[in-house]
Amino acid sequence: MENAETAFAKTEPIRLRLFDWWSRYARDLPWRFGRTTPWGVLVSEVMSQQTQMSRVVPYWTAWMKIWPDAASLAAAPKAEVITAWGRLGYPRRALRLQECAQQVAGQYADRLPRDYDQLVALPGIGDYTASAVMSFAYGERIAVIDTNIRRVLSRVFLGHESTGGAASREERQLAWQVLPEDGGPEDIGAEDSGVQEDGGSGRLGLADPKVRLAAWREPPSARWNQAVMELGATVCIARKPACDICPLAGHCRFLKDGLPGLGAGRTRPRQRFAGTDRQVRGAILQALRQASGAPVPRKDLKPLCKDEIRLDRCIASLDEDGLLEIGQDGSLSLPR
DNA sequence: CTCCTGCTGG
DNA sequence: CCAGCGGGAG
Repeated sequence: MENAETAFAKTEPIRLRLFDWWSRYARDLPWRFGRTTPWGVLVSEVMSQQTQMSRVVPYWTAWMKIWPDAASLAAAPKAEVITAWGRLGYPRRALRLQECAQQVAGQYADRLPRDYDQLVALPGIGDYTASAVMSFAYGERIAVIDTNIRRVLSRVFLGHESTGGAASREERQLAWQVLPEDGGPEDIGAEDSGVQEDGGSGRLGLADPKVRLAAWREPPSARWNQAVMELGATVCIARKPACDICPLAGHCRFLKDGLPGLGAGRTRPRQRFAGTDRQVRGAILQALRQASGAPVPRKDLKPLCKDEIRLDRCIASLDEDGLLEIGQDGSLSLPR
């Protein structure tokens, strides 16, 4: 693609501006800047799938205090895992994360693999999460592709909105094309920098407020990935990008061209939520959490959903997902 | 109404 | 490739 050809030449001034912006405005999230283990990074990524990071922070902090590593999570009762997931949403993620923990504990001696293919083979870990762990936790040079990065790169370098659906081959090519090279003499590598190794007893996920950005140095590719994503999350947002405060405003082809088709080509339309099975499923699960693991008679759930057919369908789907158990008497409870 | 660091099974 | 999956905040 001819655009990617010229894209890399434009990256240096963009990188300088973006890194400066990152050093000033990066959110001080507790799993950033070398304050947690690769496992802690993975937990943060899974929790952040389709969920705002600001909502994730308290859940992540509590979770990592209870289960600081894969082995401890692997041994936990499911009911406790589902309860600790709280109202983060998509609770199947919690069970997959525990399955993931069991595989990491059992197959990899409680050390998260530093290998994309091994990561992406784990439950609940797709291309994005595997790439994010490789980049953010291990400092490996790999293009991270999520909706934010796709939107930002497409706007800045191609001048148009990213397409809906899965990432195209061109989008992946662009992400690799503009990804900074690592390994320069001033680039502190993963080995001797703070890019963390597993097993440190002092970094079990509780953020040390004294550890600041200034003491942390990651490879340029990892910083690039995080900074592009951060820009997409806080400035270069989908509908109303804040171009007036954007550090890349002077280098953005999309802005120069007058924001053509702003908001078009977006991802697939969101599903409605009110009155859907998802809402009912959430209400059922919340009721079971509040029962503290004790069985709940089915009739007690009737107020949650007037439609009995829907209620039964949701109970059945939660059962299939392994998110609840149905007793002999038909009562419901969180699984063991 | 919109959006949000996706992943999985059909 | 598509539908389904939570919930909160703007």
